[in-house]
Amino acid sequence: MVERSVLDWALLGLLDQGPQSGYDLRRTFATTPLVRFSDSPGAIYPALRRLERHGLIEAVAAQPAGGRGRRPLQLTAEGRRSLLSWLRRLPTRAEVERDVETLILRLAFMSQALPPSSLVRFLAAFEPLITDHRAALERFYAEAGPGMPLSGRLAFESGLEGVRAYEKWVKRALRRARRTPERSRR
Amino acid sequence: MVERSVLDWALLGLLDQGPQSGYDLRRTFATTPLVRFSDSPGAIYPALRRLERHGLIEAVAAQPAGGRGRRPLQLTAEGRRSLLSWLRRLPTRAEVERDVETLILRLAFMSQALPPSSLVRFLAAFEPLITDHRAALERFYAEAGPGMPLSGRLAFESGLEGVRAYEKWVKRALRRARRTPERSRR
DNA sequence: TATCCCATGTAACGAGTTACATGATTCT
DNA sequence: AGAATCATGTAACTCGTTACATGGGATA
Repeated sequence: MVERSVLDWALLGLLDQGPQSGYDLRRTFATTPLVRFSDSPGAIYPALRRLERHGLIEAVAAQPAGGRGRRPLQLTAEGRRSLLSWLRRLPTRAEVERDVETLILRLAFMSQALPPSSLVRFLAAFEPLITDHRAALERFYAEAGPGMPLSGRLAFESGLEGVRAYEKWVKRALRRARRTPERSRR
Repeated sequence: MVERSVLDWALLGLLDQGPQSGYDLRRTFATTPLVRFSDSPGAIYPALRRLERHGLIEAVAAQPAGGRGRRPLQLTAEGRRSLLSWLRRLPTRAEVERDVETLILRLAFMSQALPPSSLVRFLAAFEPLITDHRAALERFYAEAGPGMPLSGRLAFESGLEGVRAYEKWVKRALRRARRTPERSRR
């Protein structure tokens, strides 16, 4: 199981929605809020080159003229296999503690590629981990908090509130995913 | 106003609490939850070297023997000036949209170096920005949400819930900071 | 003295940033 | 034809990662 950068997975996930050019992907990054990827060409084009070199994506068709211009890309069979195996990974403790954003990215692309049961499985694995994490933070804060300066306490509380928000969201999302019938969903 | 990496500011902020060795700083990163900095020597020692070369920190005293061993570091006058000017920066729209974590880091070190009024000023500037941001996300979601697949909606909602949690926290923190008397605080 | 942990350092590598370059297409 | 925009590409630089190296002090 090859490790790839988060940007790589984001590009693969977007290309799984259909063939797109590098420019299309840049536009998506530039216009979608809550997406933290840079839309700079110096990030995206080299990443696409890498994925192409590794055989995960390919140009959709040979351009007739030799010039530049739009160059739509699509997943190869191996690229899709790789994406799917990434999407199927269940949340780990380490990810919940240090990298929730990547976890959410994985979730974002899930419905378009995997059956609803995968979403449920993912969230069901997520839930106890985030609950434990929140509880651990609260224990830490109960002990260390009183000794911290006001702004330090506020800073810690902001992080704690963020984790609590995630926890509530996971529980709600799990209920919703379970309720949603296996068919009818897009 | 020189731009530094977030790690640099974190190190300066920690050293502002008193002289510490690189190893002490590594321990802090390794044992404090919610702190995303790596405790790897390959990150910290080069960063400390950089700060020392730039004249922001210095070894606390010349070691007698020529060997290795602990090497406590402290802020120089210029280092402290630099830290203070960073801490005094007010939140910007761009930071609120893409880099709240750095904003929170700045806040975390504030009480130890600046008067309580600075904390209030910081939070008072933060509040309208995060409120606007949350509202913009809601507008975007009202338009784009219905066309998204279930997991995509869930992912967006998790981000939105996170921003809402920050917004509530900022409002509460601002009330608390205003209520706290100018004296008595640590 | 052998072994472990404390403590600092470095080298190779990967990946993102900024800034610039270049060609194609569309609009006026 | 000129300007703006679409679209891709590259080079220099910075920084963090992993993995390894080194040396001192404490303990068995």
